[in-house]
Amino acid sequence: MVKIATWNVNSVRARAAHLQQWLGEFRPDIVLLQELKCLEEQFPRTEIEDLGYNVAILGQKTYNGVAVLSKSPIDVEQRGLPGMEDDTHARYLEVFTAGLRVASIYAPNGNPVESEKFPYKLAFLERLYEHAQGLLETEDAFVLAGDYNIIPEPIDAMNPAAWTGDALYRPESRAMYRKMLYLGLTDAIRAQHPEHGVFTFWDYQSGSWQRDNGIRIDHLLLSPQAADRLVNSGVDRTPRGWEKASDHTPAWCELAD
DNA sequence: ATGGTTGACGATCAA
Repeated sequence: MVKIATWNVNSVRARAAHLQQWLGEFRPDIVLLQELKCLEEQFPRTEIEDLGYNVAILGQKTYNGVAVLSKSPIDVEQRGLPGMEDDTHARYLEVFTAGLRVASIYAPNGNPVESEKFPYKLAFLERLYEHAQGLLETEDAFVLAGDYNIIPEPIDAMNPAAWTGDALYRPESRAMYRKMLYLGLTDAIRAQHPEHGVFTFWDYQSGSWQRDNGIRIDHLLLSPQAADRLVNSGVDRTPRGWEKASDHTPAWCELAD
């Protein structure tokens, strides 16, 4: 069994203690991190390696940044999305580890939608879609997971009406997510939790966590060969309740060997 | 109701 988790930590340096505690308690085999907000040399590598993880990092000063932690050796396959070589944002890291192809993804937020940020978001998602198409031809088991910054359906928000017009809930964003699913990818959380109220993000403002005013924007998309092995998935709300928490909490799935 | 919070950075931007 391999346990894979994704977590937007909102600064890995500010969250290093939380990350260490959570790794020790949850014991995932593979972890995909987003929003490191630091350069590779600023990443708390030793602390993570001491817990038995190999580390691959795509860092960036102040913004973005993604990483993969794995108990198995890691081969880096892609730094950045193919076809977006001019993009300076650190948003995509694809590796091969534990017999799986795995990518840590931090899709653009896209707000405000009237700005250039929204077409940038859609362009990133289109490139991700095209890359996933190519990966499917290999018939390998793979997992494309991270902060997609997309609320797929009304049941993925406590108050969907409040998100009308937001880049996370715009029809164009949701259509891109559906395109990924129509390719044949499986939403590991949704596949096992069809109910309302499975959230991964609660805003820092307005007591969103205390009121459970959350949204589901962190996703694990599985290739057919990985989905065939899916035995369990969920969201671990525990770290979101800790003092000085990230605004996201980990989502995870387990694949049979 | 246009509030409210956090992180990195440097006197503001991104989320």
